[in-house]
Amino acid sequence: MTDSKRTGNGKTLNRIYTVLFNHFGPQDWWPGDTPFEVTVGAILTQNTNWANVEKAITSLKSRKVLNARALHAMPHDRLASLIRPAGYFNIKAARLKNFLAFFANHYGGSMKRMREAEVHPLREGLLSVSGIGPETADSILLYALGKPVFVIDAYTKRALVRHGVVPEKATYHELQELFHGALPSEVQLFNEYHALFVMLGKHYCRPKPQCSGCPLENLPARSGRCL
DNA sequence: GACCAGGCACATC
DNA sequence: GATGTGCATGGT
Repeated sequence: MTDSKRTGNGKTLNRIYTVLFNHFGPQDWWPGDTPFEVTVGAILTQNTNWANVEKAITSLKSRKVLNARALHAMPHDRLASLIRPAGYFNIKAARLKNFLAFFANHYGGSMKRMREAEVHPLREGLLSVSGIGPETADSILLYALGKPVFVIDAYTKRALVRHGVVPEKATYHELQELFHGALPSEVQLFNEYHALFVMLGKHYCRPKPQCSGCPLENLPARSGRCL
């Protein structure tokens, strides 16, 4: 896939980025005051609207427990009740606990230490935590730790499938390799690009598409119109 | 009331 | 390996 800068994929992905950036402008993701807050948000936002996640984050902040030590010591039921607005509160409380145990055991509860780790073993470590899958792990790596890892989500895949860039059966890994091979490995670019796909998915490339006015509507044939 | 939202684990075939 | 299901609140 390293040749893709010279093939249609590289051009197409660069073109899409330019069009989306010109349409939506800089996104300045991820909302969050600290890397730890971003990490908690990454787990809480699984299959959940961000507005509901913010309520849960605010709930934790207002009680001054948005830190690894306090959350690690907190009983499950208490944590679940505080993150209730984010939905799936029992399962997410367990997932946060799983991450906090991993975080304490491997990095002494220090985001600085985690950030200093090598990307690949760190990613494998995160994926070994029950409740952290590829998207959540990569969101933590990119947005909390500043690692050049492209985040694939449902919006990204849906848009690329609809515009004929990848087949429906493309896997997470295949999509990620596509971006890694086609784009320079820059944190800021990966950050903006993923956020722009989310904007596209929210406004146009929805489950029931609203193609009129879509910024990708008039791309060349390679990406084409929404299928 | 139906649909959707910045997924993942687990069971079953 | 592919597919189905549970998890759950809150906005549109």
